[in-house]
Amino acid sequence: MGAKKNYNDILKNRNLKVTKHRYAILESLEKSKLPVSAESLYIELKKKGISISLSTVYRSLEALYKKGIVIKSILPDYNKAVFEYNHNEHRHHMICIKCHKMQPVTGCPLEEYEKLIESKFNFTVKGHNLEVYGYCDGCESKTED
Amino acid sequence: MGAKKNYNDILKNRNLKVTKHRYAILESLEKSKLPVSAESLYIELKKKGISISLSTVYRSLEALYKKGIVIKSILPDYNKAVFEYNHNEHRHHMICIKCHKMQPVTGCPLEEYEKLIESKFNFTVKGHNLEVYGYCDGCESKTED
DNA sequence: TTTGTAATTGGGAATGATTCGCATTTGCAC
DNA sequence: GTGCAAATGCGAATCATTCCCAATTACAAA
Repeated sequence: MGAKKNYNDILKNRNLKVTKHRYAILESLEKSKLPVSAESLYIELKKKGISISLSTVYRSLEALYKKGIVIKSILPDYNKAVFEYNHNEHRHHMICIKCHKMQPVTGCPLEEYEKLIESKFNFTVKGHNLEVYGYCDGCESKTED
Repeated sequence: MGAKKNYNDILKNRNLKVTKHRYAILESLEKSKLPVSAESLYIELKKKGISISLSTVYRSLEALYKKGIVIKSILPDYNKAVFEYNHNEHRHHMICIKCHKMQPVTGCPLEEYEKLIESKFNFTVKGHNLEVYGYCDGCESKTED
């Protein structure tokens, strides 16, 4: 991706003030391969020596989510929200039913579908959420039910 | 679908005991056009004169969900789980960002995509979750941010 | 650079959905 | 009908998330 990302501009463009916390959060999220919970992000930031409170992590993530800078999702078997940097490359995830690991998948088959919905239901599509569930490589052969 | 559904068989086939509560829950869910929260289902059952505790509603819904009889989902802006009868006809939903109304859409564009993921990642697909976000007919023209 | 003000933050308390513990009841196989 | 595991009720506990409010900070304008 070439040079260092300019989080300052990303924040300013959306009317969010630039703070060291938000900067650190964006940096962390962008580096992370997998979506993270507010709490694990909090712990990670603490480990890096950043002084921050859990409330701030929640508030920042929510603000970033509202602005579309990060993606938020909640899995039905893991009752907390996870966040990831919105790369705008439209990735979806494979989620393992056993170990809850989320792996990104690029490529999205939904453009046509969205158009269909718009014209059929008079619904203005702004986005979508797609997750594929199953057993990951490691959990494949274990028992179930 | 013609005659009255036999919830007894559905439950027995999945090793769940048949109780009047589960029966009533399935009946309610199947009739409902929209996904409902545990609490609103609880209130609805009470109104019908059924004596049940909220814990039982939660426990039953969870059991039904684990067996694939109902579908559970959690929306990132409405932080509680909603449940719907699994009609096995694979419907997805349009969710309004403003009023949170969920409307079902039949038709699913994902068969090919799942095959692709299976072969590419050695991931055994068991299902998926797709929700389309946007503004519904009624909320269409209101302001945003 | 300094100042004013609204946005942000810390930290702890409050909230609210969901789960748990345990005594009681119920479904159902035998 | 009996026995036992599963299901239930009800209240307490849990846990993620939000809220409150005083202190701090970002940054626009002077």
